Parts: sequence; structure tokens; C-alpha cells
Amino acid sequence: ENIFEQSRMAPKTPIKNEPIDLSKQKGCTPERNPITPVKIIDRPQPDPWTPTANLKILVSAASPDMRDREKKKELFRPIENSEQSDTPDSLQYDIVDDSTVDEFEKQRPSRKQKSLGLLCQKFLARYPNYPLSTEKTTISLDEVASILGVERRRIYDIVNVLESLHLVSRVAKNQYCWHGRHNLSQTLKMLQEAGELQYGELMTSQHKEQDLEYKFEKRKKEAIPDSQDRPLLDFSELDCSSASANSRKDKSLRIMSQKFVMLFLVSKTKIVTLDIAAKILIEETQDTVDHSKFKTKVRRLYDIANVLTSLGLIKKVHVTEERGRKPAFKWIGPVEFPEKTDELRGHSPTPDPLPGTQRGACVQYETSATGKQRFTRHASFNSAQPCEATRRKVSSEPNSPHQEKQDENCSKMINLAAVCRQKIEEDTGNKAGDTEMILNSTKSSNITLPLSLLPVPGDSDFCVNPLPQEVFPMAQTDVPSFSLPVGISSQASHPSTPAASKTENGKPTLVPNQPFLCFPSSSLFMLCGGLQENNLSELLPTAGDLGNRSAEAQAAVPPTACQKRSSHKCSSPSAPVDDEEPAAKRQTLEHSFLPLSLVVPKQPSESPKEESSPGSGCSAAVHLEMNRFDLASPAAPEAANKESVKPLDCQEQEKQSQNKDPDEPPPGNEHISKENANQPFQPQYLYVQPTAGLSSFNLLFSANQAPGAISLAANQMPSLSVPCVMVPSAALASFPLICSPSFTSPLAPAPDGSFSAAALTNFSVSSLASTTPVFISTTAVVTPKVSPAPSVEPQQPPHPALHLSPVLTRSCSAVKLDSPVCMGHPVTLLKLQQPSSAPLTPKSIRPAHHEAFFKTPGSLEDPVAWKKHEGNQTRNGSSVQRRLEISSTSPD
DNA sequence: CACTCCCGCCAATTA
DNA sequence: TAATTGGCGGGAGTG
Repeated sequence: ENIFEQSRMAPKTPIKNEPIDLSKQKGCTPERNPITPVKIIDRPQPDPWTPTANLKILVSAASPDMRDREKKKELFRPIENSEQSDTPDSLQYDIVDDSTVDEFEKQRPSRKQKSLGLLCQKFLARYPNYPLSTEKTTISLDEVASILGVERRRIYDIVNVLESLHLVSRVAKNQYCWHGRHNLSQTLKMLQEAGELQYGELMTSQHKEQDLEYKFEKRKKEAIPDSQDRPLLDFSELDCSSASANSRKDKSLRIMSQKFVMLFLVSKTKIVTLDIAAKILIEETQDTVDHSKFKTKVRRLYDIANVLTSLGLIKKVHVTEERGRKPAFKWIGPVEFPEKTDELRGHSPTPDPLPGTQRGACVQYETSATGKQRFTRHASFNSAQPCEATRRKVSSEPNSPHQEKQDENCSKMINLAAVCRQKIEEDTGNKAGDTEMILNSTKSSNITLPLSLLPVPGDSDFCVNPLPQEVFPMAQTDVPSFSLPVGISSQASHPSTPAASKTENGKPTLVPNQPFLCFPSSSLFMLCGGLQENNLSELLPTAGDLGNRSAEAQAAVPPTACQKRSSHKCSSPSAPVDDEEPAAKRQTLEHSFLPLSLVVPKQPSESPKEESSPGSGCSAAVHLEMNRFDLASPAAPEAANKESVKPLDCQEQEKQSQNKDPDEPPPGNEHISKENANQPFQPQYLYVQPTAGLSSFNLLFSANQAPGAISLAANQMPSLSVPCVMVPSAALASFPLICSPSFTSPLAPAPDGSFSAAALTNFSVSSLASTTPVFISTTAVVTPKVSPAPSVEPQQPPHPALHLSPVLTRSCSAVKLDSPVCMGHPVTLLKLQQPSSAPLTPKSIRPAHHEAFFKTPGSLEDPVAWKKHEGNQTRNGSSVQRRLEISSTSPD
């Protein structure tokens, strides 16, 4: 806007000129509105403020009227674009009042032009995405407000959201400092972790019912563990809910923003509907779901969504549910967050040296008046530093104990480590379980990152990069096992080499060893119908409305739950996939079967230990994790069908687990622990994603076996593998899913074993020797869980016992027991429902699915395809990947 | 009419 | 006490 004006207006309003540079190229704004290209502009560098100051003065000097006029013009013009306005600017100003009104109207500053989203874009345009570390950009609210021609109030709206993502931090009274996106991935990662803890379950199942439950849980958590809980999250925000009574800040836009973001990060589909988000965010009023309150919440969410949209993190979509179409937002930002290293990479765009390391990280603590502390740590490397100085109250904060130290010097790694530590500490103090959770999550997150599907983190753009390999980096870990991203997984899975090759490329180590891949649960889902994304959107989002859906949700949930509890590892993988994958598919699958999600469980005892290790610890921890990776394969069986199983159970369990111990044995199912992965394994299965055209079908084959029947045989791997194949066919409907459980034998170095054909699920095996027994029973079994781990060995996880938490849908419940031994050997019990012959519930099976199914002939191929695939696993894998890639990209 | 969400009152916090 | 922040919800613009 300014630009235009400048050019035109220049004579008259110098002020405008300054503001922004016109350079507009920001990679960032890919999607934004075309309408006002100008806005998009980005400035490479931050503007010098000095000029601004002048402006301010000028502005202030100007009569209010003038300002208004100017503002109006500004606003309009851009939009209008144009040029027309060239007319007499000056004149207009004066004129405007009267006659001009019409003109104005013409120009109409329509509401859109004043939208917060647009305003935010303008705001963002003023600052570089990746400012040089050296530069500190301070933002003066007054200035910005005047420059942008809006009231301050609006600036607060923007800044608050940006602050929640750590793009800016408050330095002083009217001052904020701009950090840019350097830390964004970390922030997101943290949010994801936190989100998993809090919302993991929910996300998956977003049933109304669940919501309620969810709420309950929350309460419980709050009530009980509050203090404890807090620590868990890096971001205090999360905690906030529980913690403080709620002072104003509790409700704060910042917190809401973070929670909102968490929902996306936790969501498999990456699509969150406003109403669901509102419900979830209403926490407090759990019971009282006032309509008005709901309404207010939604309003706020729109505010937040507008800002996030401007940031290119989400986009608006509509989910069509049975009931109708609901507004929703889809996460288009990075799904995975590379850890430090990656971050660097990601950020690459900006040459950010990590100089920051020294200064480092700023830890920001915010405390609410109430005493809640929220502190957020950022690992902001370079850019962040500025923060250090003052934060609002940080210093003042009496409450926050957390304020520990900020390490200025830490590198990202360090930061992370610190975080871990804190968590650990806190957790330990509080609950071991929590700690674990956290740790796990952290770890997991790391792990997860690799997912290929996910868009590359770092960058502004969210391009989705299909290449799994790239992603893979995670492989870094030495650990043999790891989870694969979907695409990858497929590859990996194949015993046949192809996959391996990829993996190899990515990480040689992995390849050989890798026992398995992690499929995101979602991926599994994909198997079935292929819908286009569009369709998907419809299906997915809804989350849980219907029973069917609920089922889906549940299905989905398990993984998430697992993640949460266990470690989150899984999550990431799944996530990526999800987005693109069509919900529909999932649904179908879900119904039928559980997704195979591989989840890495966290290890109970160990994790803490690991974590405990200091800074290095973090990294160390990571490694451990890596090693440990668990895959959870959900067993999933067909259970889906079974709605009979109650979702509740799962939820409950989840909740419980969440609340307190992740470790606890989930009564249900979820966890299965697993172990590690050190052993190498071969990929047993292929996952074939549907081709674009075909959308419908995805298969996972066990390398060994033929999928023919429902049950698949899996090979065994030392680690677990989850072989699952889903075939959706109408016919299959009745038992759409097939899961083959793989088991691992306990460590068998010799892999392959056999594979049990059982229809169930799989598991991972403990890396160690497989001491751990796994039980699978149709009936549910619960076992006690081992205590989390108190002591454990820190560094080594000799045996990393992984828990797989298979995601079980309701149908299956798995229980994992850890052996008291510590990390020892977890025992897993799975209770699987047998594939019920019973077909899915009618509901579950929706026509839509079928349609989808049918629509794509390719998909139909299924059976054939399978065979084919089997035949060519290798190929398939590659093709699959491609497909995936395509698909991923295609959506947008 | 439903969806969005601008606008700005006014209370909570800060300075 | 004044200024800054920011919750909140009325109600208007849009489709």
C-alpha cells in the first residue's frame, strides 16, 4: 500500500513512503491474496526505524482526520489497486470528507481490506522472515499502528499471535522485538509435543462425546496434576489452563493461539474445524458450553486464524460433514520440525549463522499475574536474543520458578537439552510418567521429523516435499530402527531392496538395519479408498461426529494417543501423511481396520534417564530414542468395525495415561511397547500408496507374504514390523482391514522369521532380547504396567524397550506392560479383536467411500494390485513414493 | 441466514 | 493515576 501511495502520494504523504519497502518478494506469501500483491512485499531487511520515527511524528502531528483519510486511502488503494486512484490524492484527502464520500465508497474500503489478515500481511511484510542475527529489529507498536493505519488494538491482535509463535517477543512497553522465523520450527515442535500431550487423543477422536470426556480429562489434569503438568509443556501456555486461575492471560489470545496451533500439529489430518477447536479451547467452561462463549471463542479463533493464514501456516478450507459444511482450517505449515540441525537447514534460507548460539536462546518467561508461569523457551538462536533483555515481566515474575536460566549460550542443541532437562526435572519431580511423556515426545518429535511427506520444515514455504529421503535425516540416529515416513516406509519396508536403497541413500545405516518402517497410522488408512483430497477434507475433518467417524477418530486416535503417551514418535510420521491423505480413505480404513500406525512408544523408565542426562542428554536422549524407536503398529485389526469397542475405552485410557502416566498400562490398548530397534530388520512390507489416479488403494504388503487373505503374514523382524494391508473392497468391506501382526520375536537376530499370520497386528519387538513377551489375545488383557521408570540407565538403553503402542482402535486393546525390570522388557499385551467377520457397520461404510472406491478404477484393482505389488514390491515402493509425492503436492 | 470478523468499549495490568 | 494491554461481544459486511 505504502508503496503505491508513495509513488503517487509521495508528494503528499511522505510518511507513507518510509514504511515499507517495496521489494516484494517474499517467498512467503505464496498463497495470499492476489489482490494486493503489493502487500506481499517483503523486505529483506528490517526497515530502519528512524524514518519511522519521523513518520510517527508527522502522523501524530497530522490531524486525526488526516490520518483517517490517509489510512482509508491507503487501505483502499492497495486493494483497488490501483491505480485509478491516481487521481488527485491530495485532493482527495481534502475532498474526501464530503463529496468524496462517494468516491470512498467506490473505493470502498471494504471490510476485507481492513481485515486482520491483510493487516497482518502488511505487518509481516515489514520484517524479514529470517533476520540476520545481528540485527535486532524492534517494533514499536505505535509506529506500526500509525504506519499501517490502524488502531493499536489491532496490532495487539497480531502481535499476540506472533508472540505465541515466538516470532516476536515483547521487550518493553511499546516495544516488541522481531525474531522472524528462525525459531519457528522449534516453536512448532514444542507445540507439537505439548499438543500431543494434551490433545493427542482428542485430535484423533474428535467426537463430541470425546470432547466431553476430553474436557473431563482436562479438568482432572488440572485439578490433580496441575503443577506437574505444567512442567511438561514447554510452553506454559498449555499449562496455563490448569495452572492459573485464569487471569486474563489465561484466556489470552496467545494461549489460544498456541493451543490452536497444537491442535493442528497433533491432528492427523491437519485440518481443524473451528467449532471443534472452539470446543476444545473452551476448556474451562467445559461444562458450560455457553453458546455465547462458544461464539466468542470462535471469533477469537478467526482472529488467530487470520494471522496464521498470513503467516502461511494454515489455510481455510471447508470440511463437509454429514451435517454440512463447516469452516475449518488446514495446516499448511511445516509438519515436522527438524531438530536443531534440521532447523538450520530449514532455515537455510536465511543465512543464519547460528551465532545465536551464544546469546542464544532466549528464554522467555511470561508469567501471568496469577502466577502461572508460562515460560516459553525458545530456542531461539540468533534472532531471539534480543529478547533477553526485558520481557515484560519476566524478571518480575515472582512466580515462575522456571525462570531458570536462560542460557544464552546454548546452541539450539543446548536449548533443547535444557528443555529436556527441565522437563525431566519437573517431570520427575512431578511425575515420572509425565516426564517420560515429554521426553518421549521430544524424542519422538525428533524422530518423526524424518517423515518424508512432510513439508520441509524450515522454510517459509511449505512445500511439500515428497521426498522422503530428505526427510529421513532422522535417520541420523544411529539407531537402526526408525520410523519411516510414509513414503519412505514403503520403500523401506520392502525387503526387497528398493526401499532399502532409498533408505540407504538417506541413511545407510538405517537401511540395513531398519527393521521396519513406521507408517503413520494415517497412511494405513490410506489404503482404502482413495478419495481425493478434496473428498478427504470432507471426511476427515469432521472428526468425530458420527459413530462412524468416531470410529475413525478412534482409530486415528490410538496412534495419537500412543504417541502422546508413548512417545510421540509416531505422530510425526503419521501426520504428514495425513494431510494429504484423504480422510475418506482413512475412514474407510478406519472402519475396517486400524491404521497401522507405528508408534514409537516411549519407554518408560528409560526415557527419563536419558533425559536426565544433561544437555548432551538431550541429544543423547534423542539417540536413544532413535534406537528405541518403536513402532507401534497398530494392530488394528479390523476392529474398526467394531465400534463395539468403545472408543471411550481408548479415550479413557488415553486420558488416564495422559493425565498421569503415560506409562500406565493402558488398559486398553494402546501401548504396546516395544523395543528397540537396534536390530536390523528388513522391511517386510510395502506400503503402496495409491496412485494419484487411483487414489483408492494402498496396500501394504508384507514382503513375504501375499496378502491374499485377510490376514497377512508378516515377517518377523527383530523389531517389529507392522504389516498391514488394507484392502478396501466392497467385498472386503466386511473386513477391510487386514493386519498382520508381525511380531517380533524377540530379538531375533535372525530376522525374519516368521511371521505370524495372525491377523493381527504387529508389534515390535524389543530390541533386546526379546525378553519381552508379547501377548496377543483377542480378549483384552490388562496387565499392570510397570512402573515407569524410575531409575534407569541413562545413557544406555541397553535394551531399549520400545513400546509400541500400537494403535489400537477400540477394537483392539493392547496393553503393554513394562517389565519392572525397567526398561527391560516390556510385555505387551494386545488384545485384538478379531477381525470380526462382521462387516463394518453400515454407517461406517459410507457410500462415499465406496464411491471413492469405485471411482477410481485403479483403486479397484486392489486385489490385483496387491498381487502385483507383491510381485514387484520394489517397484511399487518407488512408485508409491512418487505417488505420495505427487499426492502431497497435488493437494494444494 | 450463516459465516466472518471489524470495531472499539472498557477492564485488567503496567508503568 | 495514566497508559498500555487485551478480553469481549455487538453487530455489520459478505456471500
